[in-house]
Amino acid sequence: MNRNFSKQRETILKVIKDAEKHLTTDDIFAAAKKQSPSIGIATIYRNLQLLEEDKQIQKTQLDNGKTYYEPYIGPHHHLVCTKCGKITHVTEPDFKLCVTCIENKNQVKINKISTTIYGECC
Amino acid sequence: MNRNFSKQRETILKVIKDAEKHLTTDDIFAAAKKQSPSIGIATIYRNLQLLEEDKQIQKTQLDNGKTYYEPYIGPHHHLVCTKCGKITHVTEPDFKLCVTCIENKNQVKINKISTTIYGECC
DNA sequence: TGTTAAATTAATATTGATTATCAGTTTCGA
DNA sequence: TCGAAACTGATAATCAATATTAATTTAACA
Repeated sequence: MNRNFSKQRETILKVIKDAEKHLTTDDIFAAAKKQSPSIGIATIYRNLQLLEEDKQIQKTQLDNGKTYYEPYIGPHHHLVCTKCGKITHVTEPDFKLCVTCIENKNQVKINKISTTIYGECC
Repeated sequence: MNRNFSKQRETILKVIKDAEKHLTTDDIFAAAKKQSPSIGIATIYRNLQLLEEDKQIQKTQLDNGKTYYEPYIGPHHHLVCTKCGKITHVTEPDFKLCVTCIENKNQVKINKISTTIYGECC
């Protein structure tokens, strides 16, 4: 599908790029409303999908069921504080797994690895 | 809360223990209905919680939002086929991360690590 | 064994997040 | 500028999970 330029989509993208933390759908809805007061929730969901397809933003669904969005930065993993809820990133080399070991042993072609680490940071 | 013996709870536990794969809530509801045709969905959810508290079963919420149950075996990780949906387990040493590295660098006390690996097995 | 309070049940209403539908509006290339 | 495709906001529909409630079952104990 070809994209048209839409003010609402730009607003949503800006909200996510300007945020210094992971945002929920509600966070995005609230922030977008300040720019476009008449924006509807359906427009939020629709554009989050489109922006994700275009690799402009990235969706993270933690295993507690909550969904967060952040600007696209490629594959990485999350560390979530179970007390204050703060979400930070975990990168190599702290996190390491033998992809080829798993591929060989299980006869699979791995295409995505998703890890969430829970702990207390405060 | 003290537990009473309940036929329904035993049925649900048996369903999960007898299954040779990860079950969704609907799978469990359907299977339990064969034993106790009058069982309600609320009873399923309530007992899944209780059985999980008692460490008799284990809940896995994949990052696509789907929830699965299996008999309790302690911490482990999952490999999901994106084609056939088959779920298998991934164990050390194929999967390894430096818990203390992450703890020191981020000043956290880690209490849970959840990883889902996606690939094609067929 | 009979009584009784606590635990459990099935049915149903409610919630919360997300998706589908739809009629009207906007965008943009020919 | 015209028209098809993309997009919008409102709202209905869906889906998983939780809360409520009145009736039933369990098990401790008199």
